[in-house]
Amino acid sequence: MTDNNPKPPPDTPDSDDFCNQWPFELSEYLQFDDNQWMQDDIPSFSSENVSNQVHQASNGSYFEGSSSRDTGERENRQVVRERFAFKTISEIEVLDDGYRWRKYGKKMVKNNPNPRNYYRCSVDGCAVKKRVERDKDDPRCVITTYEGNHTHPSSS
DNA sequence: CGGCTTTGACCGGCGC
DNA sequence: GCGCCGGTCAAAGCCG
Repeated sequence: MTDNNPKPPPDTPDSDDFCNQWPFELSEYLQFDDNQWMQDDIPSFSSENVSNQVHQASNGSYFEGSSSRDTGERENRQVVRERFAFKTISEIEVLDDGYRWRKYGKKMVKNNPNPRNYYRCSVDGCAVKKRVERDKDDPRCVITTYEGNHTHPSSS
């Protein structure tokens, strides 16, 4: 971190900054409603019309506080997890965003002929998780879902 | 040699 | 109570 290393991850909810740092083309932003993304709500959603127009991705921050049970939890760790989902046009799923990711699982979800890959930050102490999945309607698009925020400088 | 990838199996939660 | 689904971990193998 010899300088203000550009952190593309959702560490900064600033859409302007985020878009500026993101070296990829965001085709559409996904809004997760409880557990589903309302991409159908996007009227201008056209596979062919998706130019290099960058939309602001939706980021949700919620407090994950574990209620102190009778077990005697001396500390209720309130972890602020940030969820970040967006669709990107890329032939490669593993987009090098400056961090190292270690694949820890692959699963084939229904409603999607493509498998879903689970990545995790290789840095110890960083509990950031990443979920990569191909769009079933647009195999050329990749849906990337970030969960958590890095607590360490980019390795790149 | 170290680190990472891969596949399968396991587990928990939820729904019916 | 059972089935389904998603998510995670582990061991082995491979590559650089």
